[in-house]
Amino acid sequence: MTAQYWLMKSEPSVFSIQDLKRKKREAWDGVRNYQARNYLKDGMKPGDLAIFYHSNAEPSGPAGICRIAGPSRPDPTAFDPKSDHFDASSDPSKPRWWLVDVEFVSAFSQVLPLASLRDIPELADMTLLRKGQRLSVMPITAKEFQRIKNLAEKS
DNA sequence: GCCAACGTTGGC
DNA sequence: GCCAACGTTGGC
Repeated sequence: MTAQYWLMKSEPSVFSIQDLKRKKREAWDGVRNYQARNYLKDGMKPGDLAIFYHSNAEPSGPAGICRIAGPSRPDPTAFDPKSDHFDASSDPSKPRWWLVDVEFVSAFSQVLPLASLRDIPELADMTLLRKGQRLSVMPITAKEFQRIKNLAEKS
C-alpha cells in the first residue's frame, strides 16, 4: 500500500515542531477522541508523512513535517493516574486509547497562517478548513500534502 | 477572553 | 433512546 498523508495538531505551547526537532522522536499521546484514535490505531503506518500543525497559536497553521516512526501502540498515559490524560475506565487488558511515535522531518521557515490556506483552491476541500471541525488528527490527500509543502518552501 | 461548534454524559 | 447540560477545542 502506498503512503498515506496526515495532519496532526499540537499546541506549540505544549509541544511544537521545534520541540520535535530537538527530541527527534516523540510519542503522540493524549488523544482522547474516538475518530482520531481510529486514525492513530488503524490508519497510520510507519513511513507515512504528516503535516505538523500548530493550533491555538500565533499564527495557527502548518509548521513542519513529521513521519510516522513505528506501529501504533496503547497510550500509556491512559493508565497513569498522575497524567492529565488518565482514563480510569480504560481497561489495560483492552486498551481504549492508542498512539503512534513520530519523528522529525522538517520545520518550515515560517508557519503558514491558516487564513492563507483558505485562498488556495486546491485546498478548499480539506477537512481542516471545514467550519467547526475539531479533529486533532486527520487524513489529507497526497496533493494537499504536496501543495502545503510547496507553499512552505516558497515562503 | 470570547464564543461557536462539537462530543460526551447522565437523567428520565 | 432522547436531549439538555456540560466540557473541550480552537479560531479570532
